[in-house]
Amino acid sequence: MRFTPDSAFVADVLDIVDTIPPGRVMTYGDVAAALGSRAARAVGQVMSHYGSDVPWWRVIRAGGHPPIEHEDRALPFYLAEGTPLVTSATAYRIDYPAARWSPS
DNA sequence: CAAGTGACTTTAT
DNA sequence: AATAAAGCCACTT
Repeated sequence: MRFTPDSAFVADVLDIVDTIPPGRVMTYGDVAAALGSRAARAVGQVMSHYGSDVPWWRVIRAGGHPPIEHEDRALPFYLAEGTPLVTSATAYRIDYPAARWSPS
């Protein structure tokens, strides 16, 4: 049960994610909103299957956390791109208010 | 058309 | 801060 790569939804999501510049991020909900939809979960599924071809680490959750189970792999990218982060003793989160970006 | 599946979001414990 | 529950959307069976 996987998303069809021919779906317009998939193409749009990948296109938007690919548009996010380094050092900036968007939440799943924002990406969905950019598509005129609220399918945050659907966006997550697209990333899960086709995220390999786009900067998936620039798409995070509402609380400023990277995709579940992938936060450790995403951290190096943030450090390298200078993405606003709020580090903690045991974890970290994105400084969403400062890093948030929307297509113009 | 109905049911199941998520890299989600929000609100309430 | 961590969990739980309910709501939502696109897609597959």
